[in-house]
Amino acid sequence: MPRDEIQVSGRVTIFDVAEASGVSYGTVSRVINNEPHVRETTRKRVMDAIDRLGFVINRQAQSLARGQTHVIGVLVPDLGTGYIGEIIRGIDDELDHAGFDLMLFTTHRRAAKESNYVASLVQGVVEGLVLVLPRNPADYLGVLSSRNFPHVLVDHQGVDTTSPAIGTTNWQGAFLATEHLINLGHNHIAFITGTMDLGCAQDRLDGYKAALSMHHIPQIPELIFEGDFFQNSGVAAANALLDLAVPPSAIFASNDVMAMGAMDVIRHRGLRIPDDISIVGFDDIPQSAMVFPPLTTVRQPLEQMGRVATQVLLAMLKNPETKNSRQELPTQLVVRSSTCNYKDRAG
Amino acid sequence: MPRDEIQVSGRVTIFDVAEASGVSYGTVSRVINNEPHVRETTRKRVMDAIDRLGFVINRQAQSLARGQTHVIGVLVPDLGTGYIGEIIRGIDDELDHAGFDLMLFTTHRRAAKESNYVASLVQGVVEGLVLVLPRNPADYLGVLSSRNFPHVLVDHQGVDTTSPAIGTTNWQGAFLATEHLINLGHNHIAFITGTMDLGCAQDRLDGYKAALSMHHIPQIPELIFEGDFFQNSGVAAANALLDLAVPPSAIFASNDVMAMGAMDVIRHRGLRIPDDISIVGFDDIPQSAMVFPPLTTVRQPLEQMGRVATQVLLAMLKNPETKNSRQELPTQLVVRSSTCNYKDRAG
DNA sequence: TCCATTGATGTGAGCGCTTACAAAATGGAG
DNA sequence: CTCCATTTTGTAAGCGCTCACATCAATGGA
Repeated sequence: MPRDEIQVSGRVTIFDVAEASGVSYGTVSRVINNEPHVRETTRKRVMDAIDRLGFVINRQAQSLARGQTHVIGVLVPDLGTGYIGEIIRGIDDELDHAGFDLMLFTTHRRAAKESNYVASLVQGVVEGLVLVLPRNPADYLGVLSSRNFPHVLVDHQGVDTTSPAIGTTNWQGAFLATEHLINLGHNHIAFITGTMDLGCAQDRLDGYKAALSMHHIPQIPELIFEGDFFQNSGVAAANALLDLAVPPSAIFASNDVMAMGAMDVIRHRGLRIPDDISIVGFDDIPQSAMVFPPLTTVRQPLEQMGRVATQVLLAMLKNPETKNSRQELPTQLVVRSSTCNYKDRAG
Repeated sequence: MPRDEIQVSGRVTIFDVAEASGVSYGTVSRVINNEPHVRETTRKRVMDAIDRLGFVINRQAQSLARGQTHVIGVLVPDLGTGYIGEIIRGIDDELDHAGFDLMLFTTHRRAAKESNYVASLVQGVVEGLVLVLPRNPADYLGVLSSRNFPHVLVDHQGVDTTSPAIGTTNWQGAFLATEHLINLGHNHIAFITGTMDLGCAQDRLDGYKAALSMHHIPQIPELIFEGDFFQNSGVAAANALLDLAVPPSAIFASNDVMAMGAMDVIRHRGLRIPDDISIVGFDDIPQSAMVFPPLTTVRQPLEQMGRVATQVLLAMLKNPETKNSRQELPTQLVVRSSTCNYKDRAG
């Protein structure tokens, strides 16, 4: 009687298929897995039964028996800005090609959760872990490494040295952006840093400084404002910078979000971008092209990062001996309309 | 010798723990699951062994034995804009509280994949499905419903009538926004529609029309431009609208992204927002507050939608008899700086 | 002191699948 | 027709866990 219910929740097993097609369950398994030694007629008969019964394999059981889940965990802080969404797009796509599923874990910036997740995920359902923008990696990277659990970091070149990691050429990007400003004739260029405990923030600052000294422009401490990657710190920075006795003619922010914060302030003060002051960001998040004026920024190949990270992880899974790879993907200066020649400025 | 490898991949089983603590595997299972009938001293002994051995339960096996996975699938088209990120935030948080994991599936707007996923996911690892902004639900909603597979739609009030769904009061939001413009003295208000095969697009258009007729303002067909929710259609719309013999004094776009496209055009034509023309969007995506000028828009309670959808799904899981619930969450007009009084306009 | 309870623990079977390995069927060659 | 080498198919065991049931220990009342 509960014939109908058979459909309800994966109740159709290989045994049912076996019975329906008059073969043993072993043969059904062979058919499912496309193994060679099955007579063509038999294969067809089994296939028919599968269709007829609506059989779908139970991945749990398969995973248990095989000892592998084909699920990769992705640990991200948040999904708000689209920044991480882009990275996930790359991860997801690559995973899809490889026949893996993606389990998403968000920490919402609650550090405790990061460690929690990692600790309990490590064994069981997830075969590998992509850690995007990890905040407190020190807590668990040790565990991961010592247990030899496959994982890869994205966009974090911090203290840790042992884990494979995918980053971008932050230094170079910052250098290029600063040089762009210099080439436009600016020589009083402010810089808004990111959260300085992050390696990328440090690198960007260094790139800025390097470009300055390369062009024999003195570093002025007052022009460097410590931000935290959030919009509000861009606001605070711009306010402070604009209040300077000699305000900068250009501001380079360590990310787009802070740059947008700064743009707000500038406009509220009745100044024009880029006429009165040029602005450069970093990241090239989707909305950077949409703001007004479209933001000149340094593009990070977000999707690409996710893609490469996944490839590295998958390679490790396939061959545990794979050397830890730490890669830096190239950043790229995207010139839009928030920067202009110093001599053109209206003020 | 491979003592070390025991750590490598979840090799520590309840049997190891049982042996190490001198009890039976059944007792270990009891301890793990916090079941009552275990002597306190025994429980402690087992716990110690668990810690010592670094035992972590194998969810696959547990799922298989229990017949439930505690994994919910979330099917989304993309993660680009942050719009969906917000929804996921709500889903994720709610799932987290309930002890469920979240498996993410993206279709990247490839319709075929949607059906694929749904077909094979239905059985096996995922216990329920949250379908966010489904594009071609007709393909598989039938399967889902007939198999009685727990699922809920988010932000799609289309043709289908049988599945539980969470939406927002699109009509009302559009009505309010239009009325806002009318109250500001505008009576030549353009409207950019969304993809008209989506229920929400239809509702928004209806809300716009209703507000107009409520205030005895004639509907002018030329002022209604059919868009597709992408930025480019906002650009096209604005161009067409501005070329009209009598261009509108205000434009209401069916989503923020199109509104931004329109803003671009307006500025490129040397017009000012809102002085020359007012703009209203819909959604209140994160970047809407960041553009210049900050966009007046209709807020959809994105995170809340995810949250409610998840609650509904979880309720269905707990009690399969749960009545299909279709809810509409309230939208809210967010007045920022892209709209102003008609009489104040400069032009 | 003895038995009935109740609480604590051990055991067997089974979740749905894979994966050896064994058994049976097939098909040339001799 | 045999016989042996190949396919092809069947079967047992096991992946790591849960759950129902059986068993055993401890307790308290008569």
